Amino acid sequence: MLQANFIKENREKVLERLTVRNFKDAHLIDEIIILDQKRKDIQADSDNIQASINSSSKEIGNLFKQGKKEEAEEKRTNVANWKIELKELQEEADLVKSKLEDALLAVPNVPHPSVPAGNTDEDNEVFKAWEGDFPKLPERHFPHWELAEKYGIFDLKLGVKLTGAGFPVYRGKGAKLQRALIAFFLDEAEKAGYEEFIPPLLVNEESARGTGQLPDKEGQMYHATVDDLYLIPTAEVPITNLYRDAILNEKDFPIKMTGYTPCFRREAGSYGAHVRGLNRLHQFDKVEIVRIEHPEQSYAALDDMLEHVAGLLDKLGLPYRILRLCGGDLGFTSALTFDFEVFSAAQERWLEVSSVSNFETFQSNRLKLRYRDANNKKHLVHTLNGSALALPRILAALLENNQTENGILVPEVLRPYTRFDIID
RNA sequence: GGAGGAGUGGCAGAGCGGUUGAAUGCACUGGUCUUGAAAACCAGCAUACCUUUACGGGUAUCGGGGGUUCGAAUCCCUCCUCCUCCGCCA
Repeated sequence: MLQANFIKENREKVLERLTVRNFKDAHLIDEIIILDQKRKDIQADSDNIQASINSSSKEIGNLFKQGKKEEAEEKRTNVANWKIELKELQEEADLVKSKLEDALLAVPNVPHPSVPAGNTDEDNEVFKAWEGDFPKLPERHFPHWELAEKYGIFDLKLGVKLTGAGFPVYRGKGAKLQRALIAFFLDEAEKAGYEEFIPPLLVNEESARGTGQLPDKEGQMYHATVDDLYLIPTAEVPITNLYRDAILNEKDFPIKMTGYTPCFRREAGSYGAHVRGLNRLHQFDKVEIVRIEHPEQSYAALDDMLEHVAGLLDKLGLPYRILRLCGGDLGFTSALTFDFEVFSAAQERWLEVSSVSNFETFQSNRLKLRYRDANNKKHLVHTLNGSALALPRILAALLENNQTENGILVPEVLRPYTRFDIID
């Protein structure tokens, strides 16, 4: 959520940058400015009335002590009238505030200057293309879902039996490979200075609001209505919320956190070839990295995160490319996002395995997450996060790219974790 | 799940209807003293919003929400959290 003040002071710039993501609602922007002014006016009025009530109350107390009953009674009627007035003002204030909140919630983050205009994923800019070789597959090769069946790596039909579509059951070496990837990613994050967390998988409404899942995107999350809790769609939610309502010192930066969690997404996806196998699931595993940064450092941090994710893919030997998302494809809360896609050789497709974003102050405003500068002034921090990495598509690409006549080869870096070299 | 008790500033801890945004101690910051440090002493030290060029002023906040009252940290209702005991349980 942007700050009303920021919008007011940067009206033209905000409008201009938002056109990059096809947001052109100048009316909404102006409404915010008007509502915010109205809010201030009402508060000034009601503060004045409250001040009168407060001082009268003190006088009434004194008058009673002095036995001046009549004067006291007179003031009491005054106070009663003010209270009626105050109540009306407060009702108006509540209305204005909720309208303002709604309007602010409808405004997406302002894209970074480097974000290209565009409507769909086809307009994304290839920030770093793959210049290496693509895997050479054997004559007879298979997409990962057929390999899964052949080698007993995961079973979607069993998942349907237990739960429903989109809930895979990993088994045998498939389960071990999954566990190996998680451990590998966490170890790499630790080496890069990220502190590991194991957060709750259910969060309350406040947390879901903090990172921007609520309101608006409730359809995306599984909701345990009896207890009013939400299954997390990503570790970003609990981990970023660790710092909700906090005031940091400049020396606390950078804050680097990581965590492995299962992720749950309701999004009733389409069916067909593009979502077959592990391409799109309701439950999947992911290691996430989250950073809380000084505003001046946040873009350097973003670069650092890109490097980290690229390093993981290099070590796994997967061909990948990096995209800079265009305005139309950019998430609502993000100022700048880079997607990583790996090439899955049997499907002959690029699969998104990571999304690394800088939210600038869009989340921290909601989270009330600030820092104190050298002059003791408080400012909002910048928050960032990225997948490092999402497991299913990594697994899909590994299976497809590493298949041989004799089985599927495990990448060198994972062998200490799996303790087997080949799935056959 | 049952029965009790408690939630006050960064921490500890007073206050239990009227200049109490809140005593006191610790911590923290600045100063005096000191060759330096410690100690001692003096001063400052919550958050949010509104207002002011500035100095400053106003309002709200004593777990959250609601109520009683001219006036609530203090009384009432409700929710949350924590502690103790009992039950259940990986």
